[in-house]
Amino acid sequence: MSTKALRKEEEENLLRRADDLCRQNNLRLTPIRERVYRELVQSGGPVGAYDLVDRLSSEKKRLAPVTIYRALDFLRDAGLVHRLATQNSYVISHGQPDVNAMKIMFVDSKTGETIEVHSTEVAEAVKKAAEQAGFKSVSPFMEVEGEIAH
Amino acid sequence: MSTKALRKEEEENLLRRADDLCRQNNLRLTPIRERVYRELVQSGGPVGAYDLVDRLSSEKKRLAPVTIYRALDFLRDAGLVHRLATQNSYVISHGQPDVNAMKIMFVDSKTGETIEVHSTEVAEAVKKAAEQAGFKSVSPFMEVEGEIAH
DNA sequence: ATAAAAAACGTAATAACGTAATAATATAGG
DNA sequence: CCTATATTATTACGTTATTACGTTTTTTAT
Repeated sequence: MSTKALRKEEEENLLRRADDLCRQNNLRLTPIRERVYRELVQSGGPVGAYDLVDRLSSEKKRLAPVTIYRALDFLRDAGLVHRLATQNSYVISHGQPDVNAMKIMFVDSKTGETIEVHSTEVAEAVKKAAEQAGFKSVSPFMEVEGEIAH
Repeated sequence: MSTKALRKEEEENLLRRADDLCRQNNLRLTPIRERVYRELVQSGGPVGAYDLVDRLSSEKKRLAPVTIYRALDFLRDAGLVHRLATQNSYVISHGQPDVNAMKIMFVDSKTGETIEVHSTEVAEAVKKAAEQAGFKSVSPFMEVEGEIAH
């Protein structure tokens, strides 16, 4: 089987999972939201909001930024997409929902390429540090810049 | 001694340390750069770039955004200031230069208040996760959102 | 000392990112 | 069907950050 076909399959898997997740939580994966999600899946990496505007706009119909931002907000709330603040961009979250793990997005400082890793060890260490800082709850997402070993 | 005096003293400490650091590394802490740094120290928390523009502008002379951004870039490169990507703002780095520690900026999701904690434990756990991800080097700064326990 | 090179700064314009306000449309529940 | 609510469209506006280019200041080397 070709890698292209494999990727296509993986794509469909993600879409199906997203669909299931929304169904189970009574969330509505409307056409626009699904198109945004699909575009992120297909891109295979972080994409900026205005990039999404361009990619999802046709000649006839240009989407407004706010439309994309709303879709992104929805997808983020659903836990399907993660915002990379350092890059002003958005990526698919490859998360099997392990509540105890920290979802770390490693971002290559040069290329912007990302790799997601889940770690309960980091989660625990961060939690401990948070207590020191007087923080009670802590986001399960974090972003770390670095350099890919090529 | 009043808390105000204490703060003033702390302020001068930071300024002196910044001065020393620059001297030792052949970096030039020019007037503008020092004013930006001092303003951040005095504010006691994160400040936006355009806020800095306002605060450092007089009626006679309005500074251009780019002037502030340049000063911030310098201060960031020197390790004196950290950018909070999630907040589009900038804060003093309270770092005794412990190379082995991760400098974690906890950011209160509601108020934007920040607390900096250094942790070698987190550094190690993140390093391990980074290896899994195929990352060779990793930024010693990270930003974690959460909620302050009030 | 002085010329050449490099770093810092000023000014203006503009790009990139994000939100507010308002109206129209679709969807779910009674 | 009808009403309440969620979603989408459109326009305008606000904030954040960068680019381009010329001038001044500082450093380096002769």
